Amino acid sequence: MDEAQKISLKQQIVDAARQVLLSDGYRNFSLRKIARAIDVSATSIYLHFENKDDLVHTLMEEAIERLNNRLEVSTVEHEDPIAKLKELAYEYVGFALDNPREYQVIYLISSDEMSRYPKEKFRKARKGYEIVTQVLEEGVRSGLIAEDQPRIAAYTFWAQLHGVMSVVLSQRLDTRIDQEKFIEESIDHIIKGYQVRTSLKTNTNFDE
Amino acid sequence: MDEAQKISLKQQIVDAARQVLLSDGYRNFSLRKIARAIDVSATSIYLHFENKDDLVHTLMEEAIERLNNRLEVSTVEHEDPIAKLKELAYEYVGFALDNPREYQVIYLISSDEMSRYPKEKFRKARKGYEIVTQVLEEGVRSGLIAEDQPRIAAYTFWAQLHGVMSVVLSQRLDTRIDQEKFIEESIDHIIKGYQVRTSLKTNTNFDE
Amino acid sequence: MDEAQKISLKQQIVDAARQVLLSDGYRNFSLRKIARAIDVSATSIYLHFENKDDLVHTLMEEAIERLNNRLEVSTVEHEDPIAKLKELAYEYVGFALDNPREYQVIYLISSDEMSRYPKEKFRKARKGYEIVTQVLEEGVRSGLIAEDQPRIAAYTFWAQLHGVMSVVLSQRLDTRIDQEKFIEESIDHIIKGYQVRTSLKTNTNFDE
Amino acid sequence: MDEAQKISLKQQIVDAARQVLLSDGYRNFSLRKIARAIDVSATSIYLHFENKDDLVHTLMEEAIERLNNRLEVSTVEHEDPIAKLKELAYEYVGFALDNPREYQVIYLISSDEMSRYPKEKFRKARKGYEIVTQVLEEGVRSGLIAEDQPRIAAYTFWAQLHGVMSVVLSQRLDTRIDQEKFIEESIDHIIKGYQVRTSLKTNTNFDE
DNA sequence: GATGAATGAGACTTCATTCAT
DNA sequence: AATGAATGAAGTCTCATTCAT
Repeated sequence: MDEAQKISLKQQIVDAARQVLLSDGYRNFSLRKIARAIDVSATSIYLHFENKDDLVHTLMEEAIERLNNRLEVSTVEHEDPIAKLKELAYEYVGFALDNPREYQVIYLISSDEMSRYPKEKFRKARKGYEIVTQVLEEGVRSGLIAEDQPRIAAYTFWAQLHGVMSVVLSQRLDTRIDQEKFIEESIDHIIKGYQVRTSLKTNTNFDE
Repeated sequence: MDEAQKISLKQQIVDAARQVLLSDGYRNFSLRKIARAIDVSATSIYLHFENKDDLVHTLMEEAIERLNNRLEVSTVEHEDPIAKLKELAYEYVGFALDNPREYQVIYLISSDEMSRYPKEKFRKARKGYEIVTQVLEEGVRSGLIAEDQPRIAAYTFWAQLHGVMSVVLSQRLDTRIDQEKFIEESIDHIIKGYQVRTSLKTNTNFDE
Repeated sequence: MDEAQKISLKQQIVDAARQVLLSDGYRNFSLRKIARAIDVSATSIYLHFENKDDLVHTLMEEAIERLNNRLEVSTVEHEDPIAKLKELAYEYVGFALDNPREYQVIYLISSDEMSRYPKEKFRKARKGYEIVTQVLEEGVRSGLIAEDQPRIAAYTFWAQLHGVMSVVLSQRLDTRIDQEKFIEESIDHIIKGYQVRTSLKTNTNFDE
Repeated sequence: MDEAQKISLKQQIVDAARQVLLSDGYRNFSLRKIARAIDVSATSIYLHFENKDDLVHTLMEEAIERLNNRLEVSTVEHEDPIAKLKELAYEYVGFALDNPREYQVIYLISSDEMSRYPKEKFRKARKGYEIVTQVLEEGVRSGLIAEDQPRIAAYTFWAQLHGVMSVVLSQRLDTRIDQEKFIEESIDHIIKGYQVRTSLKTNTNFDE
């Protein structure tokens, strides 16, 4: 084999797969197409991946890692936990907007279209939640964030962000609503949901 | 023709399609399988639906309508807008938990696996947002909800809820976290994000 | 119905069918396409024709008649039976070259691709053979043509011409051979096959 | 794998295809039927043939080769070129009568029902013409055949024979005409068209 | 006369996967 | 490691024909 071909076939497959996924979408993502792209028989893919799902899982893992890395870097810039939280949200959103297809790969398993994502791979995925958890804990310590269970809160935070980007990327947004505005408003609401407030106004005239 | 066969083939197809989708998942959803289920030639499906996507879109439409109907009914029970909002959230969540597959149909287009959901069908889908919008507007009028753009807020509210249920249904939740608890916490945070508060505590020592 | 629509549907169908056949070929000749062309349901064609073959038979009949008409006119121009025969041949060839698709319709039944062409329709087709027969009989009377069974000879004459045009139209001719030259040579040979000759040279040295 | 299954699938397909074609006719010739016949998925056919036409072309090629082989053998029996030519004609006719369906396969492309027979396959087909050409050249050398362009003449000879058999096999012959008689007469005429004659009688009283 | 709905067959394409080599 | 052959399923399209209205 040539020097230039030192890149392992496995890596070549993953690269080609990412390429196909990003350019053609999951719908047109086929093993044969990937094989064609790197001039290898489709069968060869099975030497490195159990099946199609396994390969997709690898791409998911990659995407998750990339997102997590971006989030990790973001938190160092600020000291105010609220600012940090906001920054996290904007990084998350930024990643999704910059790499919509890759972002969507992360949530490919939302539906039942794939065999279950292997539990052990979720561990890596958890890093993102941990980053959020830490920021939330900082906020709690500073008395700025009202949260007795930061780990759960990290998940709710994450989930809400995903919901927002999911609506944006699936283009379900009402055409009369500006996308940027929507994202800003959403993040504002999400953050406010975690902030400590002196009092919440409630109308005592109403039931419940 | 039998009395029993009075149900139009189109309806039979939709019913069978829903059945297949709910029991086998989108992944194993095939026109041929549907045809087999109602003992009809696969060709016949094309007399009523342009293609697979068209049929799936119909199912989506149905699911959206069912969800919207459930939300509509829910709002009458309370007078307090905050309570109404909470009720809406719990109805949404309830629908998703009661009919996970059907709920997921609604968001099938999140990924790029389908041809775009036709714009005109979105109009029907909008009813849900309108219901939320109205409740938010009530809240604004009562001074309980701080929102200058209720329509946008309705979308953010909806998106946040979707994010929460998406995480739940895709079973991505950390095994150490109780699902019910997670949902409750999430809804609490979401609602709080819209409530008027007298003052938000901020640490003036920090930058930003 | 409008005045303009007085043309019977049957005629409209035949016209459209001919149109489709000439422009798209037999291969792409479908009842649906014909129906579409005249904005009628495909089913309606069955009100006027038993089935697809029946319609095609009608087109065949038409084409045969057109060819026969052309042959009929041609014979009046000459008095010499040999010249007449030659003229017939060139008219036949001319028709095939001018209307290749229509000509080929006549021979659609060569293979077993169609239900048998109804016997009674062959009677009309026979006119062409009769024209040839007459010319041959004239030739016999003039002592120019050696033929004791002109009717059979008419069929052999016709068959040979068909063979020639079949090779030309199916583009099976060697590219090194000029089409026009080929046709001329062929006709020459065919005609000579019928002419009276004083003596045929034979090599008495050979067997048989 | 069984000994019996050593025959390549490709060959099995061709065999089954020939079988179906010969027994059911081109009209009822379907890839699915062939697949069924050899208990193979229809898809598998596409691994060996581009499409239906490609398979049919292969059958054509085969049939042409068989015909050519039969013609090749025939010529050795005689020394007289005229006798050789006659023998060629009778072999041609014999092949068509013995294997009518297979013969017709050769001329399947006469009509426009198929994609064009690929040019490169015609080269093989040319052998038949070459055989005829050689016999004609022999005849010219012996002074028995009057032909300055034997290659063209070979094509005209071939075409005439095809015309004759085409009429016979499509059963277009007048019921009052005996088929055998018709073939004999035809061959006689065709051969005579190539023979040298001392003088052709012409009536000088006529025009042209 | 005319039509819409339905059927069953078929061509063609693409695919994930398996198996023997 | 790698591959070619094969499979079975499926989507999509087109078609001739039938049937009830």
